[in-house]
Amino acid sequence: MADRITPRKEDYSQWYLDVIREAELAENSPVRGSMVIRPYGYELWEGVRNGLDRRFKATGHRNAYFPLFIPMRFLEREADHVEGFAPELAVVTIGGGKELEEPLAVRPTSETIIGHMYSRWIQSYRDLPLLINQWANVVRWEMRTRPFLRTMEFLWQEGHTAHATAEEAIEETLRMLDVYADFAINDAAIPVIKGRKSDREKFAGAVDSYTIEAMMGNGWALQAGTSHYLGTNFARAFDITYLDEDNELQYCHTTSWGVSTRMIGAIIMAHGDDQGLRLPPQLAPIQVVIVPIWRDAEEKAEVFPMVERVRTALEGAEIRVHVDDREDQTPGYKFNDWEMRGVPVRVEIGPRDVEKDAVVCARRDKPGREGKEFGVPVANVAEHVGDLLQQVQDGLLHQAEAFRKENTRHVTDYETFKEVLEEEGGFLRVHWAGDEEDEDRVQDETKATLRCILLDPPEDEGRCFLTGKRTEQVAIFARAY
RNA sequence: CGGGGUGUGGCGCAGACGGGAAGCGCGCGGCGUUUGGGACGCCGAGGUCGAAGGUUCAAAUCCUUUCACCCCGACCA
Repeated sequence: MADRITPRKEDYSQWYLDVIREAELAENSPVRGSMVIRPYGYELWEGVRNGLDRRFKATGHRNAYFPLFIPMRFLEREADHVEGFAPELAVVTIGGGKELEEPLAVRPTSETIIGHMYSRWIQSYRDLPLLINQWANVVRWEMRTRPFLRTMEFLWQEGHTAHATAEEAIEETLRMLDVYADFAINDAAIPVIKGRKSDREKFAGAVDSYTIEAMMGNGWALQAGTSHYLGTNFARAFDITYLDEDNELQYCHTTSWGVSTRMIGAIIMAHGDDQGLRLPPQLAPIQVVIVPIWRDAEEKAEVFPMVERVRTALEGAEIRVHVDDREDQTPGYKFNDWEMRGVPVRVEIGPRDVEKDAVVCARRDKPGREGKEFGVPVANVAEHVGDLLQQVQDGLLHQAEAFRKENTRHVTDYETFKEVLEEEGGFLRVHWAGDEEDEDRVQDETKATLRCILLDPPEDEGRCFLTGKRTEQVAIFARAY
């Protein structure tokens, strides 16, 4: 018998690692802090990639690729940027056995090298806007790592756009934030809060950073995507200029935005339960697993024609199906195995079902036998399972929403803030008018950080829970990964 | 970088204090019985005990050095 998943309430961190291992998503690589992504985990990432790419194309973006190595002097051209990234750079100093004239940084992000190229590509306002995305790996020499959430090397997409005006660039920044939120909610079934980062938390070199924040199963926050308005900071550093209609030289306004393999971590932690993963059907590599049940050759011969009928019907409806015909495992083992991997719907087909020309369906968003349906006629199995997948997709989102609602509390004074954080955790929604030092203080004293400032202050002004100043600004504080 | 801890078959661990034939569970291979919620029996393969040096008749165990990794903190998608 395989190791069971550790009950998560007792040790969330261990639970997370167990799920990853047992669901065959990743394993440790020989390189510290890096990870090997197994095929199943990678297929999940491909689902994320497709969902995002589709949306990028629909908003007029094109994919391109830029170099892995960045000359150090590029990074040094934007003061905040180099200061922010210097501590976590991996640098190549030897090439072909010889000391390099100039060290090359392994990209921690590509604003600089893309900025360098953009300065050559952009001459006129007719070249704008320039809307490009790159799928790539990046390296950040983190002190502490954790599979999917913070690895030294990770996969991501980074969009880099250049615009004629601040208005257009800001509009793009927020548009892509909306794209991320749409993906998170509709594909990953993770409800997210859109907000602006405080100056303390924003991207190195940005004017403003925006974020989608998600709540994990232990009440902690996870930044699941970011979108930055870079103003003319990088344009000035890299001479990204254009001639406008009046033949005057102007600096471009640029943006960048990214989502990484951390999204996989978000999916695991937002939806997973004590049986393992629960994957949203939109992204699940396998949407339906068929488990045939038989005792002997005779029964097997009866069962398999029906298995094939069902498989064909489901595939005909564009459903991603897998038939688990392993001879060496019992049905019970297979049920648990696929539940651990988070497959949204399971179809069981045995002699009893053949007799009735019907199948048993089980949905992963409901626990154990609660999610089982008996006697689903084979005649309309594709339609039924299609509906079921949609229900699981909705079910996961609704459960995550309910959980977040339960664990979000509005507080108005610091004492209650500390108390709630200590006893219940979760998101704390507050009026906020503090500065960076106030943020430091809250973090020192409570370990909670300012996750974001809500984009559209939903209501009237109130008093800052910490400083007592009147403000319209509403912020979310939480412990975060 | 500070504070803890661990290195023993593929994975998880015991053995170490008090030196005396390398063990257990899972997994893996074979055969048989099983199979509708993590099956069982029998047989079997697999380890220079992280590395180097030392003490000893004898070292996984004691001593010295060293390397690696993990956890907690500061940093971060």
